[in-house]
This record gives sequence, C-alpha cells and structure tokens, in this order.
Amino acid sequence: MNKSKLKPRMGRPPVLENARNRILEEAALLFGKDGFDNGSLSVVAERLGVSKAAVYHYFGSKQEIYDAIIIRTLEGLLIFVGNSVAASKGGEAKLKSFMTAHASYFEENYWSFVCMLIGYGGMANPGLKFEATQKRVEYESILRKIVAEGIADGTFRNVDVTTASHSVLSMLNWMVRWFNPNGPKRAEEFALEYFELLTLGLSSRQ
Amino acid sequence: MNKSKLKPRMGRPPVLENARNRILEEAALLFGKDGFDNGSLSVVAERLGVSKAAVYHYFGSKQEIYDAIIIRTLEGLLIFVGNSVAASKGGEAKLKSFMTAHASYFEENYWSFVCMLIGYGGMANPGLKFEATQKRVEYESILRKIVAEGIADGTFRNVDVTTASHSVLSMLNWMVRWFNPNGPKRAEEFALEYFELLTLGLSSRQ
DNA sequence: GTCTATATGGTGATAGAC
DNA sequence: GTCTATCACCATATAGAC
Repeated sequence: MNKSKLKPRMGRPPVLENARNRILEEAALLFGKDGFDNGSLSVVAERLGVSKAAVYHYFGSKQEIYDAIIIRTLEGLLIFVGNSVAASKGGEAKLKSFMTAHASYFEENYWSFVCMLIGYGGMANPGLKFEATQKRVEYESILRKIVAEGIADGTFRNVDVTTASHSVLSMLNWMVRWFNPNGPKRAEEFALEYFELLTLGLSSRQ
Repeated sequence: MNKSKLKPRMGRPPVLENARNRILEEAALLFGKDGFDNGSLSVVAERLGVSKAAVYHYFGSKQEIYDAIIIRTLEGLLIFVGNSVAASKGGEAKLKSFMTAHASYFEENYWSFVCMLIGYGGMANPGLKFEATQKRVEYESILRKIVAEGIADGTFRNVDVTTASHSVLSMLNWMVRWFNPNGPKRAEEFALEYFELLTLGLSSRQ
C-alpha cells in the first residue's frame, strides 16, 4: 500500500569531487589485486559511494578506465625517472639512478604499476593503446642511451645494448614477483642490489 | 511437422582419446593467448569437437584445469632443468645449464609456460595450489644451490644468494615479454646472452 | 562418455527520471 | 551528475536422456 520509496532522496545526490582521478585510483587498486576481468566496476562505484551509472558518466567503458591508468602511470614514470637520470653524471651513476628511480616510482604507485605489468602487452596484447606502446618505447630508449653512452666512453664493456637493457628491465619489472609492499625491504634496496650485481658481475674471474 | 532431429546420431558419440591431456593442451593454448578469464571452455570443447559438458566429465571445474596445467608444467621444468644441471660440472657450467635449459623448456612448452607466468602468484595469488608453490620453491632451490656452491668454491663472488637467484629468474621469466615464438631468435640464445652479461658484468672496471 | 537443455548468476552497459 | 531499473549477454556448471 505504501508507494513511497524506502529511501526518499532528501536533496541532490552527492557530487563526486575530482571524479576521474578517484575512479582511476580505486580501479587501479581493484584491477591490481583482482585482475582486469575480475575487478568489477560495481565495486569501484560502491567504494566511491556512487552508482555504477555514475562511473559510466566519466568513462565510456571499462577498457577506457584501464587504458587511462596505464597511460597515466607510464607518463609519471617517464618524467620521474627521466629527471632522475638527467641529474646524474656518468654511465654508472646514470644507470644507478635509472634503476633506483624506477623502483621508487614502482613502490610509490604500487597498484597502478601492478595493473600496468599484468596487462603490459608482454603476452602479445594487440588491444594496447598505441599511446602506451609509444611511451614504453620512449622509456626504454632512456635506458638504451645510458648503456650505449657508457659503452662509448669506456665505462661499460662492449655488450649488446638490447640484451643489457632488457636484463635491467627484467629485474626491475619482475620485482613485482618478490616485492611485498608491507614487507621490511624497500624496492630501492632491491634495485641497488641488482645494480651492483649487474655491474660487477657474478663471476670472480678478473 | 518433422520431429526428427536435424542431425540424428548414427551411433555412439565419438570418444575423446587421451581426453585429459588433449583438454589440457587446448586449454593452455587458449588461456595463454586470451587469459584465464577470457578463455572459455566452450571454445576448448568446440576445438576438440565435443560438448562443453563432456569437458566437465574429465575436470570438475575450470580452475581445476588451470591448476593441472601449472602443476604439469612445473613438474616438467623441474625434471628437465634438474637433469641438465646434474649433467654439468662446476659453478659456471651448472648456471649456464640452468639458464639455457630453462629457456629451452620455456620455448618448447610455450603456451603452458605463459599460462603459468600470468597466473603465477606473483601478484599475490592466494588461490594458488599448495602443490604448485611447493614445486616452485623446489625449483628455486636448485638455482640457489648452484649459486651458493659457486661462492663456496670461489667461482663466484661473495654475493647475496637470494639477489643473484632472483635476478636470474627475473631475466628468464620476463623473457616472455621479449620473446616471439615465431621470431628468428631462439630462447636459448637469449639465455646465453644473459648468462654472459651476468657472470662477466656490465662494468669495464677490473 | 557424450549429448541436449537449462539453471544460475554476474557483468558491462544504457534509458530515462530527477 | 547521480539515481533506479533494466537489458542483453555469456560464462560456469549441472541434470538427466541416451
């Protein structure tokens, strides 16, 4: 008999301040933990205290949200690591800066970074936005330049630039496998240890 | 009017020979390419020419199929790499064997391996079967032993065993990011290059 | 052992009121 | 800008016939 709604609206619905950013952050947390497919936008909406439809007001699709996370994370990485490297002089110092800055940024933006790594292409993801691919190439080229210049000025041995660059990125990115954000060890420490191992080498031969 | 089925069965339905294995192979291919969530069992069934229900006759759930792929792949890796290492003498030779055998096995069992890497735990997967975790630890301990013995007999510098082991596994596993199964370069070549770089070091200092 | 048919449930996405 | 309500879809998984 009672036709009135259970929860009559008393006024205007709450406005979501800084909506796009908050959605991206919540989504990154969710996708990072549960994966892109398992992370539901209903949960994102719920956590922000709005409806799912409200989320769709700001982004056209789930994929669009994911892409935005990746692009944003890559952009930040590029700037942060780029600046850090630029502030160092000499091949070894630059390489060390690259590695520790990368690790720092990874830890600081943990879930977004995890998001990026799991959908990173890697296993041949053709849907990846061109913009992201471009930024990734740009990022890798910073590292390649460090290695190439180090070889040119005699700081580094005459190794293959691609092999060396890839091995650095492998160690840094696979760190997600060992790193625990709540653990005692900072990502930067990992990076430093890798740096020393890689530059000095494992072998005791001279 | 015609009540007869379009495709009346002439006899017994086809028997799926070696059913479990064929399901695992087809599923590994699918999961590796599309991911666990996107890979549908309907497709597996279709490709094998049976119904989805038939697949469920052999496995209780989708997760069970996935787990079986991982376990099987890890078991094979453990045996293959273990034998290869055992056949080599000396720290450097053993490490080289470990790395090249790992790469070989990776290439030979490409899609299953990709399956394993994407759901590998890494990003804190609590659902991972205990059996898989155990095998992973066992596998890692082969490598740790190589490094530790190499340090003990003076072949290697006195590095941190965990750091060194992790850097080796990082390079090998993140290879999935650069390796193209249809490309000109074999996985073993990657591994060899990483081996040389890691043992000799990047720096030209003596 | 395999089939057809269906239960069940959750997802992304949309329409239209306010 | 946000809501409620709902659509359309497709997945896993199951029941029961043959």
